[in-house]
Amino acid sequence: MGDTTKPRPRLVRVTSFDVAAEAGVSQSTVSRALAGDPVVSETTRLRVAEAARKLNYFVDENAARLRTGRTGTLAVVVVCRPGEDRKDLNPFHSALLATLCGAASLRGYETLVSFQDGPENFNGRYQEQRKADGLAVIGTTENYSAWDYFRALNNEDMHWVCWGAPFDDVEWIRSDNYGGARLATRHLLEQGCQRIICLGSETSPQRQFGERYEGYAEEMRAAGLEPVLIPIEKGLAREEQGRRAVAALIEQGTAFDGLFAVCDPIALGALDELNARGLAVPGKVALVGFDGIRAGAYSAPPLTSVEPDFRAAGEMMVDKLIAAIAGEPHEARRVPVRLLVRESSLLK
Amino acid sequence: MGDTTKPRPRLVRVTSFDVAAEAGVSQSTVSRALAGDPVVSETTRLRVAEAARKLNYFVDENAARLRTGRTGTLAVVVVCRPGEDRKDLNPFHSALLATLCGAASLRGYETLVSFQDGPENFNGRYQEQRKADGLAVIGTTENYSAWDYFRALNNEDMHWVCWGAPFDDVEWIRSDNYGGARLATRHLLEQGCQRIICLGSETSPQRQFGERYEGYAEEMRAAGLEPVLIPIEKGLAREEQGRRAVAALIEQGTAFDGLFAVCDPIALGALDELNARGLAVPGKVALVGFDGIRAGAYSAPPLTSVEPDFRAAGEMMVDKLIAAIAGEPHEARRVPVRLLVRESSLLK
DNA sequence: CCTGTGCCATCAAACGATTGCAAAGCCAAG
DNA sequence: CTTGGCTTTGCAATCGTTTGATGGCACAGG
Repeated sequence: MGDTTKPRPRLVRVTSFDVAAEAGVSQSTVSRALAGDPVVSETTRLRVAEAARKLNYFVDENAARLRTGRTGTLAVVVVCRPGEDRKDLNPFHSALLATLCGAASLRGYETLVSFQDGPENFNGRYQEQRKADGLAVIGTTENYSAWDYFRALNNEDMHWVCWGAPFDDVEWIRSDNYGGARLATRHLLEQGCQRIICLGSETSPQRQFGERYEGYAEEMRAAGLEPVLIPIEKGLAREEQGRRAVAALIEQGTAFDGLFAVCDPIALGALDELNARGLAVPGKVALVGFDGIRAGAYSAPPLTSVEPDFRAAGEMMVDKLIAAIAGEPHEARRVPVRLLVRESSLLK
Repeated sequence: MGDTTKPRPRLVRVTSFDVAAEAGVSQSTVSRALAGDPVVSETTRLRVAEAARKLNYFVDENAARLRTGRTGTLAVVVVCRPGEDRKDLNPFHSALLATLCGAASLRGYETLVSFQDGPENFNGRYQEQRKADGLAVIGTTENYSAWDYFRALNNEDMHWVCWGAPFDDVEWIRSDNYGGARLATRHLLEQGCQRIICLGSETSPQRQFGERYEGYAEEMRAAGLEPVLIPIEKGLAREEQGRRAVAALIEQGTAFDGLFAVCDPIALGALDELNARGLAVPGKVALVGFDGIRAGAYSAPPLTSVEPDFRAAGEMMVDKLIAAIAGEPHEARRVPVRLLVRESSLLK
């Protein structure tokens, strides 16, 4: 709890008793009036509100929480890749974080945000400590075992939701990966591509990449073409994975005129490698990524990508969490996506 | 406070009394033992810890906070441009947010994060409601009056720090704007540029841009050259400001071979416009930005920029806040910067 | 044998709200 | 005038800690 040495020099603190005295009512009436309880009359409510304003009174949330057992707070944990520099946080995750906080705020919840670097110092005991009513986990699952801790939170008293779906037995929200991948692949086909390669994997930790590959493969087969996967190497930064995949592809001599990368950082790495090797994008190769991150707008050429509805993503996670807290069912799981056509895919 | 309807179905809650019974000591001893109070003997401490673990006990932070008046929490407010899409949060701010949360966590503090879109629904009464011990404000000051609310928080009981410095009478942390701008300008000079133009303003809301212009101007004069400022237009997105500034510059016919943009998004917009007009970067024009955002690594060519030490930025803000809470002085204000040389400035 | 001194552990009083229940006030009906 | 019902307010218990004051115990010194 931060500074544990000296007790914070507590000056006068205005309590509901002071407000009660000022307004000429009892303390319990103050509480009810300020909480908007319809049992107090309009006239006293106004008198109380006026007194509270005059005394600059605010409810002590700790006392209220202690009494009610509710915190009005959601904890958000962003799982980082171990050793990752904080400023290089995956832009998809930082965008999601922002929409998550916004959605929570709109529904009257605060957000307690933390980052989890590795398995040590587990940041997830928010509900046990009564700091939050629920927990949303976003971020990577690569090389990281603390997900098991979160997973262990599954019991009747705990509420948590995650982005992606590392396991079967958890509540999750994720993009319409399958549909988005089909969209991307069809777009490449419509651009006239004949040999489209997928850079990714069939079995990513959160299975999102796998779903994207599936969508791609399905759409290819529907067009009578053979899907081809160039697997990314584990444990590298995404950009590097993209570069290596392109290098591998070229070195193995497979002809190609279209690339579908399962996420934007991989696409950007691939783009870099293609540029370095003099393969013009989109002149000779059309390229599409996935996630719609902001940096894609600045690349040369700007990157076509499948963009999830970020706002919906934040809202769905928060709504699912609130439903869980209230003990109600909540079915929505898939965030809608759209194709964000920029230049990298416009084969001429 | 979120759901106010039904009281959360409270199952059994393990309290310190239960732990006391299990360990065969009094409740107050449990409290002291778990708090690490040196007055309890090592043997009882162990017995208590074991009992707590066995019963899966965790301290109810609300009760603790109510009692102590300390929350161990810092509130962080990110001020957005009104109407700005959350996913397009300025990457500098999202990087700063992440380092801020990380630094707080390392010092034992939680972070309560919120976003402030406009002047309505002011998100700053954290200390009054005892939800946090201090407040860090980052983000833009453009078109936004709620800063006055934060400013009004200046009194002996409130603690807050902001990034930048919209006003004189507040505690702030900011980059070494002056030094960074000199660094950037000197670098352009060393590349052989003779006519370096600054895209920015002399009087930005947080004065950061002003300081950057000063540094540029000073370095120019030191080299016997005349500083030239192309002012950005207010109220536009940064990229657009960059594009327009370049357009204005070209249309007014001033010759130039180097550009110093006071922030990266402006630089990226400028780069876009230069590319569109066939002015090769860095072939004909060398370009340097400021802030070291991630997207700069993906632009074509990658953007040279002045990068603040993000980690230090987060740490300094948190340390200043913690010092304020403890009533101690804290002098540090300037975050060191370094020149991140990429290709956009390497005039050949 | 009494007293002083450490050391540990306990007692009990806060902290400041929410909320079930009782009671007061008021008015109309009997 | 009494009674009953309705609305509004007050009383007091409660949430689960932290922490100052107090007390018991053992041991050493006088």
